Amino acid sequence: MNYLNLYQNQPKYNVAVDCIVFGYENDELKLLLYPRHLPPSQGEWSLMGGFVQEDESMEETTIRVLKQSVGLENIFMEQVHAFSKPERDPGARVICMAFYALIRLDQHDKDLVDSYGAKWFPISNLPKLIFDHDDMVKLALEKLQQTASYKLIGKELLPEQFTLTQLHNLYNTIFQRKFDAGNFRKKLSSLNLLQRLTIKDTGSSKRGAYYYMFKEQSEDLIIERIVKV
Amino acid sequence: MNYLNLYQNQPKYNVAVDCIVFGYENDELKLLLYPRHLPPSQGEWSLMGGFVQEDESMEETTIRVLKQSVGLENIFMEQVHAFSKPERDPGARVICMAFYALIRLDQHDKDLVDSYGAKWFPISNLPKLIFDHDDMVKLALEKLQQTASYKLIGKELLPEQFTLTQLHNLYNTIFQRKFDAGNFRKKLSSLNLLQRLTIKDTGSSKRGAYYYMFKEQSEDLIIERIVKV
DNA sequence: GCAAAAGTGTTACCGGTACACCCATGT
DNA sequence: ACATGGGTGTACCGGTAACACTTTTGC
Repeated sequence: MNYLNLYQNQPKYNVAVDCIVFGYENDELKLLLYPRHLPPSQGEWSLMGGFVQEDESMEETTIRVLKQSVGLENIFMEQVHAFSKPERDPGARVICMAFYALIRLDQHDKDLVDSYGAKWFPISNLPKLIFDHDDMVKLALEKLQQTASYKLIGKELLPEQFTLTQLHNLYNTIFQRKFDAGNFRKKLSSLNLLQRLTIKDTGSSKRGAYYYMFKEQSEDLIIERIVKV
Repeated sequence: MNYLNLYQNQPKYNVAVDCIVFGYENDELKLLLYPRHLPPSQGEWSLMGGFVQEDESMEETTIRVLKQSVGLENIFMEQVHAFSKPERDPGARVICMAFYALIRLDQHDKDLVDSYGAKWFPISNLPKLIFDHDDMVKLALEKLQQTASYKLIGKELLPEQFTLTQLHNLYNTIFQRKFDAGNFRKKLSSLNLLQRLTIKDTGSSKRGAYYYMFKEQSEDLIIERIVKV
């Protein structure tokens, strides 16, 4: 029996993903935004998105879109929330899944990003976005905080080698508050997820700060609590 | 300008929601399952679902489906995860959002549920489900635990008036472990979300246990932590 | 020597946990 | 009187927060 037309009396919709791409640079969390190249709202800032193709899951769509927009693969990403109000996109009915992604700014393909006219904005100073993209960003940031509170993120945003101060600043930025520096580094060392190197970064202090790297298993380890939310 | 056909070269899909309906009875968390009335996998157990209609968001679809299947409105529900693998439903490509919902077993329309041949199963003893519905249930339970850890749930699952022992049992059941009874009730009283009544339940003990009710504001209050996850 | 960032140490406090113990009452 | 679930009290332990203090080095 052929089931192909089983649900054919049911309505069908365009289904898309939108990517909330976070990067980190100069102690700032940044978001990658694109000038929309289609009406409606042509030219206004928006998230990069893409339609789900026949042979793709939404996750695969996101991987493809990220590859096409920042030139990277193997990106850390998570579903944020589905947006499905009938009138959310004035162009047509589009049901959209928001994904957030973490990338290393030093690795991405700058020329590719430029070719779209895309720009990195500090999350503290975002322009008005089209449609419901503001909501997507808000929820993505909350989800990122949620995740960062029980999973050590940083591997995805920091360079291969980094100082504890950089990681501390990253957490400060993500949560938009100041964690105590001493307590933060004690917590980190108790987690035993980082490997201290013998070389130091002397860029931001005279004394120099040891570089650290993530240990192998640190990848997807769930910790009870890194910081209080 | 008319944008209606703007994305017309993009593929379209059936979009559905599936409902993980939790109820609570006899110190057990239960899940409402339906015998599937369509091929493929006709007759096997499945979640209740429905296709998203032209004028509906996914949330509205879920509300409609719940109204039609258990006869209740104003149900607590949350998005769990989107499932979108191309081959997940052998009948046709269907992109599906899983929602979990909490209902009071004493309030739902039993005749309506019976008319579908649906049954309540304790979550500790579920039959094999169709497609990826097992995954949906698993993720829904994790999401429920997540939510229950920082938000007092119970209003949605327990009768209007309930004893602390009942609430304690509910949390034990949701997390499938034994919280210390004394500590649990101390935590609850410190949160100050419950109103003790003057009447007692003498059903399960000679001494009798005070009934409690949720205070007004307790609804969507976020607490730092009710129980450790 | 001094400024500035890196890194360590000290202490007080609060919340979670374990568990002992008392209470009320129907049988 | 005693068994049973309801309910309270207490003592310990570990994590967190606040903050003082030391180290290193370039200027």
